[in-house]
Amino acid sequence: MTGVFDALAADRGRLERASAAQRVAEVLRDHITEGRLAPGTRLSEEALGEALTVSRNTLREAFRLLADERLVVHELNRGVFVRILEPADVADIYTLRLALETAGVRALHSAAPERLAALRAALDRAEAAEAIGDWVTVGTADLHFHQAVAGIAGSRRIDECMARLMAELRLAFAAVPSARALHAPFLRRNQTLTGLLESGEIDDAEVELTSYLNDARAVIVRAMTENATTESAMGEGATAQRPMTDGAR
Amino acid sequence: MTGVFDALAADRGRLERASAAQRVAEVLRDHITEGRLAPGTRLSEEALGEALTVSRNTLREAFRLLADERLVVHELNRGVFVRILEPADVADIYTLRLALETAGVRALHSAAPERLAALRAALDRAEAAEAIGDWVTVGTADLHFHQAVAGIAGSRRIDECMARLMAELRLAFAAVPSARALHAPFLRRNQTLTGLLESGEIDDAEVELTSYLNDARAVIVRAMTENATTESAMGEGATAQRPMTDGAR
DNA sequence: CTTGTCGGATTGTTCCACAATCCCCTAGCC
DNA sequence: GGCTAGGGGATTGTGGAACAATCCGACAAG
Repeated sequence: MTGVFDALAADRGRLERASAAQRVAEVLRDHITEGRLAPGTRLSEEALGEALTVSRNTLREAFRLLADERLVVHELNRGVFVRILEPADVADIYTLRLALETAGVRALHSAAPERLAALRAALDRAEAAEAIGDWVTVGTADLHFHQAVAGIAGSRRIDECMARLMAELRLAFAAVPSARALHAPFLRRNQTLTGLLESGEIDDAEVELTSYLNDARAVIVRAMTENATTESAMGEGATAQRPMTDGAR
Repeated sequence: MTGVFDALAADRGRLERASAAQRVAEVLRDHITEGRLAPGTRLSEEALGEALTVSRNTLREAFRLLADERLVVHELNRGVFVRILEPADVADIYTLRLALETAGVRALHSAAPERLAALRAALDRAEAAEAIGDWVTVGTADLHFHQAVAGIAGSRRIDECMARLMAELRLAFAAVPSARALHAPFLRRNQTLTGLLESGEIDDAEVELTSYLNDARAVIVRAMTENATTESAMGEGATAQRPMTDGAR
């Protein structure tokens, strides 16, 4: 008889109202990941607070939420800035991605069926978006696909970790001009990988995944460096903000 | 010539003054990880603010920092509570640990030498502490050892991820009565693992690591459940979900 | 025993004030 | 001329108070 209540409890999170800080963070997150707030931009407490009609305290709380997600960096007595993702960051992200997604692949045989279904679903969404040339949506679906790969492991913390990485990757995507050039080559390989997973070929899947991620990393890093040089050649020397210290702990 | 400056830059974080919120968070973190603040206790803004002589604003910011580290949980309109780690959490933590430490082992051949040295150093510290029966220090050194294992990968994000996990694990350690029973059996296996790594036997090391972590997880989960049942049998069957109202002195 | 309602207590949010800090700009020095 | 040292302005860090929103327990009514 408790089954009904358990099912409801699973949706419990949905009805918890969002605090003002969370709503503010959501707005800022959208602006950042969609490139409307350029990396390096300083987010003034006063200006933003006025624009969004929230107090500085609330705004500062929103900043901390975004700092969690690594979308902004906070420098003491200087303020918060939209994160500037450097090629080294992207390389690092892919190192962690490889570890997490590999964990997913390796857990394949003990995975819940719906985890595999999520994989195929994300893949379908990506291809539907490709068909109509909506490359931004393709990028989103691609991220969801890889989140699903890591999700095979069925670990809440792995899921959270991947979600963070994907949020960071959006920053990289926003810094690359052509979304199509970025995603098109990898759609087919997503297909390949899914096939291997659905037929249970763990070892082959792991090999494909490794080479996939290495290739993707190289593509993005190259796109970023090219883009960076052309940008700095055009002027706009947006003083590369230092890659932060994280002196928190 | 930049070598000197790079070395200095590495220590840059050390001289950045800590904000009041960071100092408050540090105090609370120590109390929590050392078990002086029992899991489930509610951290009242007013009471704590008065005790530490900081304003609610600053205290709330410290709470956010601790929530980042998963040492406390924040419930809207209810306040923050010292995190209650459940057996399922521990199991989940070990799933992620396995992924991260495996990534370290696999990167062995392309690792910087000092990463391996850190491994041996942590091991030595653990054994020195064991010799004098200081099992709390043994636990700390053990955490550092495993952080070093994952650190072989040389990824900043993997390091941060592990640091978070280790902070969470401290919560589990604090919930287990006998630190000795917890750590003693695994010191020798740390030795074994280090030997395999130092001689470059990646595959064997990975096998040993996997079995090691599975065993450790089982030990901790069992210790936690046993402890929980004896505790609830001793009175106050707080449903393990909802922490008791107060209890903060 | 369940349901509605009330009141106290705590958090969420805003607003204001002031100190601490950073950054740029200018003046002065060698 | 280039470099160093202050000065002034702007912004963040922190404290404090007030009010609204919300939760929780207790009590009353059906």
